Amino acid sequence: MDTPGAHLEHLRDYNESLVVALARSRAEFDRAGVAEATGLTPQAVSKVLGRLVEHGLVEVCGVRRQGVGKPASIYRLVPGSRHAVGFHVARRTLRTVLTDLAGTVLTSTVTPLPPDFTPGQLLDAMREAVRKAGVNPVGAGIGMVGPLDHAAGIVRDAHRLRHWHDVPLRELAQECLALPVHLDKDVTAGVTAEAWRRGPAFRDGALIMVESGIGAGLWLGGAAYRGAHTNAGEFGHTVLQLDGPRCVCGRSGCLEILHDTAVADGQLGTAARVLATGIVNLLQTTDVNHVVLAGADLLRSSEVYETTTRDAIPRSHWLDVSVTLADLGADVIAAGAAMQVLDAAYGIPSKMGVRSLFSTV
Amino acid sequence: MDTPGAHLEHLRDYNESLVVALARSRAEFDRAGVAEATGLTPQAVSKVLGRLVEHGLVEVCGVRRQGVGKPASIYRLVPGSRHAVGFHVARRTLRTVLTDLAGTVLTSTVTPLPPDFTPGQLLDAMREAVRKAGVNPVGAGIGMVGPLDHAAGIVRDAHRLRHWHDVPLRELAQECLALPVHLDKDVTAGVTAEAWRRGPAFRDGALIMVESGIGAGLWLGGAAYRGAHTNAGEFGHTVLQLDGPRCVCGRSGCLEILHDTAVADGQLGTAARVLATGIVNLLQTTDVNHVVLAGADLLRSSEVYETTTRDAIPRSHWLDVSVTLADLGADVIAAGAAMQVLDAAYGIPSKMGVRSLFSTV
DNA sequence: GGGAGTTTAGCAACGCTGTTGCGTTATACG
DNA sequence: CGTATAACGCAACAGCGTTGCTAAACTCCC
Repeated sequence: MDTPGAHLEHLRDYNESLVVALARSRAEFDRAGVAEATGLTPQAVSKVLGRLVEHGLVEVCGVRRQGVGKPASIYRLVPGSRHAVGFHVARRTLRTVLTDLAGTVLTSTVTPLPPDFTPGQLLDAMREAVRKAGVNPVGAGIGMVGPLDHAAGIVRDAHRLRHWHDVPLRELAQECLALPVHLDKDVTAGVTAEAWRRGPAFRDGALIMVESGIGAGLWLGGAAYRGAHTNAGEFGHTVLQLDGPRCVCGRSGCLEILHDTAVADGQLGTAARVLATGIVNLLQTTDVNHVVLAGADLLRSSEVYETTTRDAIPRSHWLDVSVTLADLGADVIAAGAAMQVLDAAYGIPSKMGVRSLFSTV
Repeated sequence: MDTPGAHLEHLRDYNESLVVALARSRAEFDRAGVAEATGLTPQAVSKVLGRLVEHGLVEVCGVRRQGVGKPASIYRLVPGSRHAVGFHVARRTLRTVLTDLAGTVLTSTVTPLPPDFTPGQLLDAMREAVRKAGVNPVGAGIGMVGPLDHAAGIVRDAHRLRHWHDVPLRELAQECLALPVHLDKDVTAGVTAEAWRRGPAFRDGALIMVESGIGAGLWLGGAAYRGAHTNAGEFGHTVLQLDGPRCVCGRSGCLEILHDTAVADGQLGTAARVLATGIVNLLQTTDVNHVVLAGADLLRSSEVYETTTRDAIPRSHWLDVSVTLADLGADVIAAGAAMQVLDAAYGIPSKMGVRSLFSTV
């Protein structure tokens, strides 16, 4: 099947996802509000809400008296009705996060991983972590350093891990955990978390991550963007200085080598300016209007990076870019991985392209 | 209405668009082929085809005897059933292209524009060009240098044109021509043309344009990508040399100034290497797997640019990038603008996100 | 206190979508 | 000429959102 045709059930799923997304973004809501926000008739919304209540995703939580007339029923999401597990696989640790349907982090644990751990060792740690969570999640998401193939679920060559060449991790984990599994680059999972937190206004954004390497997670047109080989966002290896020092990637004058050299020399201002130049290059290329700064190495000196970046971005009456710090802390990757699972099951992006149904080309 | 709900008619439109897209990519097709490609039942395909035949978009063109059994009806697109007009607004000329439903360029004309032409003068030229075309097109597309706002249809500050600040060109043209009008950056229109020509395999690509400025049109995830302010693809103004010469954009060491300086010095090899480095940077950021080289200044020395670019791109067993020359010639922008109009009316992207109905996140 | 007015909810019928069942049609083959 | 085969297409169907209308619940006001 090349391009899938649409059936009635997809229409239903789409509208249900729409309402779940709305429920997630509002503490409480009523039938009329959903009808107005979606363009569906109140009666159609009743049917959708009826199905969601039946499945336990949504519940009635009261009535609203707004003066004259019959009071409207008020609904709200039931966050505890569904759970998802998110993993952040780092070089020496496995971070496991359990989130509810709203994307709230319920528990967060860190398990040490053996040096140069094997796929088998990782899977054991994951199984144990899921067991400890004590609930039956709808799926598990894995955020990991690349390169990897998101669509195929294969880890290509995890940076600085010897046993990880062309490992079909998604399939292995799916079997081991008996759950649907999503595999993605850490930065992409991270930007997903940020996008969830910000809501629909966050249509085009980049999460800049400085933490043993420099990369970006891209959220373009309202969805995670990974590129043809799940390799988008490798802007740490873009050249900023044609005759610069040799980088590990083989080229010269990459952002990463320039930045790290400056940091090693104690010139934090220079490092921040280099990164800021790279970010402006990224903006010139992708024209995102949200930049989120993240990563342990960056957040350690967040103020310098934030102000330097802000100052470097050109502005005009029609160009506005927000620069903020990621505020989900160390959980951001794992939490984002869990949200990707929820998106796949209950999110709009999974059911229908994010450039949505009626957007003009 | 925040996020639109889905109704039955959208489902119908989506499936019809799907079949039209299929018809465009195959010279001839039958019911069974469409059913297999879309996952719809043959009976459903019959209904869709019946509607398309009724509207004249598709016709029966014979039968296929494949041995025993009743022969299958063979269908084909009726290219002449719909037309679209595409404009390429350059600094001194207006190029007008008339295409049919298949995207084939039927006529192409060039009208001189007065120096420093005004919006009124451009509109007059457009109206005259549409009149000469002699058909009733479904709409008109305009490809123009930025910056501009695609969504609002406003030209922000057309580069080197004095009378073009915050001009609501789409609205003006819509009134003047009595047609639906699309306004877009020239490079984005160009990459649309290339994507149409290549078909669905062209999911992630960039059209690199060197012609009085250096820019890229981006096609990401199967759709044109413009960014938050229709400003994506300005990679001519990304920094490649931190301490390089001052560029018109205010920064130092931009790709464009480095490239143009090398060209002015007669060092074409250096210029090509600079551009190639910029392209590799773009690949690191966006991970597209198709690079299309275009623009008068580039195509004049296409071989140097093409081989230099190919050599600069790193490869591995899982990374493959095609580098080709745009072969639509000078019509590429205007033709792409026309195709955007057709996409809006009969294309899948307009009806449903391109990351289609069932793609996983 | 009770009727009028207002707002929300929801049943029932409807139109339209793709689907299913099955008879019809057109061909090849023996 | 009868049979098997393959595609077609009418008719009935299930499921979607919509429409029409009635019921319910509340406030307001006489």
